[in-house]
Amino acid sequence: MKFEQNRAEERHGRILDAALKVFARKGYRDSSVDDIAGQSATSKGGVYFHFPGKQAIFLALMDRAASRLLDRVEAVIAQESAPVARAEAALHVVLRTFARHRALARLFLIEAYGAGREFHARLMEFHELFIGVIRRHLDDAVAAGVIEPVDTELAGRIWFGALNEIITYWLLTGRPGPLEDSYASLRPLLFRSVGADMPPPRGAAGAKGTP
Amino acid sequence: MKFEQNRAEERHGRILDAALKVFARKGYRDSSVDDIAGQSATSKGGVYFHFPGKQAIFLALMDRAASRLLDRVEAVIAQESAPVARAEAALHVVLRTFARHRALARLFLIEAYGAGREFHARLMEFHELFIGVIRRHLDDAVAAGVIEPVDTELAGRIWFGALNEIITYWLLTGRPGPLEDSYASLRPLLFRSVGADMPPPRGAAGAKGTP
DNA sequence: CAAAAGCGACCGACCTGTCAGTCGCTTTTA
DNA sequence: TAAAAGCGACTGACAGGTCGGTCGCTTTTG
Repeated sequence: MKFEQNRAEERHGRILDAALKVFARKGYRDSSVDDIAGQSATSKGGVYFHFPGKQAIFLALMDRAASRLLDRVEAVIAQESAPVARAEAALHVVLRTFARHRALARLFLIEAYGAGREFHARLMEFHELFIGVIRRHLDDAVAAGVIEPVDTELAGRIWFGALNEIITYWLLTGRPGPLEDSYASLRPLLFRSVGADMPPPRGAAGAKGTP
Repeated sequence: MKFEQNRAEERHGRILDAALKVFARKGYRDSSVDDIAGQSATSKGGVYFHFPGKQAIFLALMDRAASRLLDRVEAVIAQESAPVARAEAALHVVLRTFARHRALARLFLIEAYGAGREFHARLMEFHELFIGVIRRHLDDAVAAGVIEPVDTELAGRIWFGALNEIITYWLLTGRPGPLEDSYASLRPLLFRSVGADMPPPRGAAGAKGTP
């Protein structure tokens, strides 16, 4: 029984891996279930044994990818204690992960729009999820008096949107070469927007810059 | 001959209007040329007489919409003299225009991604166009010493991305009810990001707000 | 051997782009 | 000015092709 489960799970995962590759290369609409079957070294029937349809594959893929990404985010956040540093770490790991996994980035930032109306609601949920993470730590920072009391939901949305645009531009044009280079110049702009003059790279909480 | 030309132009425009409606309602991929023909009260053949194909209709639509939007932007910019006020005016008119024309917003911010790879390059050109407008006025502001010397291209991209996320969220969820309500809280965040403490609503350059 | 898993030919729905032909306005002709 | 000829604009049936999903059959598993 465990063997069966493992086997089934392994196949399930292999189909998702294949789907990610195919979707990232051809886009959702231009990918056929046959493509996915081929890429996963199975057959169309096999795919339909594990998933009820093409949409379901895409949704499952988004769910899996989002939960993995969120896990990473939570992991690096746990290593920081100051709220601002946590928000910064969350931001940084998202940028880094997408930089290392273009296919993932394509899926979330581009293909999800073209996959049809049905996915838009889900996509927005994911946006809200990440905005929520940022927001929560900004709230903490406000409570700690490290940054000014701003509309943290809006600020989170702005940060997310900024990242989104930068990564999307990078995905579609390849510029800047190493995506993470953006972060150094991005950081002061974002933090200034919430009134944190310029936090030190790590650890210690706010040092007011006003003389 | 003149009659025919007017007639042809009128038809051309009517097809574009219809296409905007249809694309906004059903998305690019789920819209058929027959849909557009029906909505524009012509026939499929008629559509193909004026445009070489579905793609071309979408591209023409983007071009027309972008140039109209840019015209509006330039118009309001011309009414301001201070660079910061101009950047602000540009931002505001884009927000306002999209708020008033959901279909247009859908086209640029959502459907363009799903319309296929061929459109991505063009879409990025449009992004760059608007980012360029913002950037230019931020450059002026830096030159005038009104804001701090920041990476204005990145700042423009951040502003654009922030707007993008806010409008997209509004498009897909309907929140906040009146989109323009966001602007009041958005403004200070964006301007603080480039080191302009908090410019007064109109005209005069930076007045320090610190008590 | 029975059930689970996998296979791939096939079906039906749909959609883009084509094309031979029609219609109505304009220009030419007498 | 009235008929004839010409032409751009338009029509809709149809060809050609794609693709999601199905189903009967085979292989694997325990």
